[in-house]
Amino acid sequence: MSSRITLKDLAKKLNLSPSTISRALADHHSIGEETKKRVREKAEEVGFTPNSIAASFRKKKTKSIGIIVPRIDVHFHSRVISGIEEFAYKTGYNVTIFQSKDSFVREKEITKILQNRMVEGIIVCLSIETQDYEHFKRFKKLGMPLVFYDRVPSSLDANKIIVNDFESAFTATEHLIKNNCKRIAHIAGSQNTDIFKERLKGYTAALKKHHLKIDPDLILPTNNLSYEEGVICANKYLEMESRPDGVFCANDYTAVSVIQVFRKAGINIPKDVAIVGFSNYPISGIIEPNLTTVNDRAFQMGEAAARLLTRQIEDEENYIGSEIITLNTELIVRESSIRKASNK
Amino acid sequence: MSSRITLKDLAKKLNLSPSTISRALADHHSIGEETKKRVREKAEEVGFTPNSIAASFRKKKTKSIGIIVPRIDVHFHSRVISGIEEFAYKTGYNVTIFQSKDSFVREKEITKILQNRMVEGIIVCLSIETQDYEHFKRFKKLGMPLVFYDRVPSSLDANKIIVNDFESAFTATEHLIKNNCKRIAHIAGSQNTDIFKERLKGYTAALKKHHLKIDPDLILPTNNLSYEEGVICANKYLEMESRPDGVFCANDYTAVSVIQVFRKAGINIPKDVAIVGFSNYPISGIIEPNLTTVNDRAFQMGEAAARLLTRQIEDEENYIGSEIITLNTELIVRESSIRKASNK
DNA sequence: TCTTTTTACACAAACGTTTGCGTTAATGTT
DNA sequence: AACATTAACGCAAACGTTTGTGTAAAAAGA
Repeated sequence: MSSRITLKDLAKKLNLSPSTISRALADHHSIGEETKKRVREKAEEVGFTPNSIAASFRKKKTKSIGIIVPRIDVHFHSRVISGIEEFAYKTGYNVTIFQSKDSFVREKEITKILQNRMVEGIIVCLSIETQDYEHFKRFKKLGMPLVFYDRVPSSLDANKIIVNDFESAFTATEHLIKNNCKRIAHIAGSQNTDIFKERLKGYTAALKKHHLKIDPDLILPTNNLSYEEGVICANKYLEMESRPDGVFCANDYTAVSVIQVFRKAGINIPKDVAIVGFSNYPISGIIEPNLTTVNDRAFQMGEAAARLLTRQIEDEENYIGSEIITLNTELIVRESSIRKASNK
Repeated sequence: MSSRITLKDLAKKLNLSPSTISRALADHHSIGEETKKRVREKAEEVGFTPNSIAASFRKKKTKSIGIIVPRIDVHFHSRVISGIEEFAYKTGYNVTIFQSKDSFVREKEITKILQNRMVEGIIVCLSIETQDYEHFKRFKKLGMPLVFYDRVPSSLDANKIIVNDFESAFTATEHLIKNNCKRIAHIAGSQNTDIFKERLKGYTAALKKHHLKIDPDLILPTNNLSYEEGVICANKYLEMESRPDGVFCANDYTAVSVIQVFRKAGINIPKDVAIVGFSNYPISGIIEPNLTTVNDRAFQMGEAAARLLTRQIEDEENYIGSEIITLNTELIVRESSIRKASNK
């Protein structure tokens, strides 16, 4: 209720000028040690906390960054955000989050909100609907640093943090091949999204390298890689005359549903068919058999995004608007894909 | 790089005073419709976006709220945050997040950061280490609205959003009893935390009501209800001479491990022993058999917290510092607890 | 001892908005 | 026709900090 104590008030109490107080609190060299101590003590005594809005206003620095994610409660994103927050906290930034809810219009609305100096930079993972990037181009004009992660704009020259989806999918598929799989299926994500296109490419490339036939019937597309879609795909595989003996799934949810559907049908995993997922969701370590999957390094992705963003914020002169950082994944081999036959 | 266009610049271009521009953009009644249109069009043309820091500074309103959570990549919290963000977005607030990482000192540091008018109110879930609430009392003195959720300070008079843990545990346990369980075990959370104390109380109360013996050996305490701790507890139950025929677990992770350990030991679930968890984590709907659990209403909890907080921010006169809102949970009955014997 | 440098502080402007009040012209009221 | 009301806009102060510059006294150099 009562208006808080200001730097001026503190100055009056100490018979000093506001500028001295400001500098004393900032540990400026031109203020005497004795005075600094007096100021600090009095500030503590009267409970003075500087008005950071006024400071931001004056300094033209808010020390805060914005994040736009499709949804916060998707585990992948919450881990990325955690990485961002961790890095930001250490470097004195704070993070403001918005969720686009995978809506293009909401994403645009959010960018409007963020254009007014509230944040010094933005980290974004595109909504699934987004095909047009006009609303992000404005940030470039405004000189506001921008970093995309995971779902990045293919046609836009920008900072991007991605994972080597192609190679990840390649080694995941090759892992199945090495485990004696001959007919390897793939449950694919939406082909409107680059990352899922890359995973499909990596899958086919691995088959090609090892001279395995690429059977289009074994490649099943999905919209959002949901658990339910995974069940449908699994059932399709079950009905086939010659079933696959290995399945590379573009995420863990669909992999889990394949495991469950197959098991219920009396199929032994990994003996009859080996399964590999993608993303290393918590469930992958719990489901039985434990799921082989690729660690997508979500936390590191967040850190990398925050690091790149803050560097661009602080290095105004060497401002590079289009750096692409590719993170290396790691195949976590667990029970679901190890077949004694060729366990190398 | 180039300093952005300001309201004053816009005023010059239009031969109007800054005040008129400001009011025109705010759709003030004392500005002519014709003028408003001119202003809006010119603003659009030159790409003027108001400096919200300056506005916040002048109006003394930042329209933003802060959140302190233990970790944002814990699913429960990310859902709460999602609920907060959703409500905040609709009402024009934006949210800044901090994670305490369950560290008391970091929590204190964060509260220091938040004391400087950056946010107009704070929503917090206490770190597991926090026993002393002195750092939150300062907010009361400063008149800064504060709302706790889930892990709330027991000895502090404050706004709290909680779930009726006692009743939830009671009905969960009673559900087991109705399903013909006679020896019901309980895997309990840390008894330093109120919510887990309440769940234990609800469990014992249900047993008492139905005249079942309360066997202390069946009540196993844990530190953080992790999957691994669940495995340990499950093995202890296995080794008992007279095993439980029902287990009420204080969360879903431990429930899942009990299911898996028991199944591996050849025990049929739910026929031999029925299991109930708590929180309705995604895995509860996937694990086989599907886990009966209580929906903890995380998203609604976030909404309720945000609603209460914004009301207190905007109703300065009727400021109530200690409202307690209890959300009702819902028992989601699935396979893991349904025994044909007394399936009512 | 006189000048130069350093130390330690004060002055005042500035950041970009918002808002109470004042002013003019147009409209409405008797 | 004289007055009251309203409509539409301008003036100027204010929000609380930071920072370039000015200045006095103290210390150092000659």
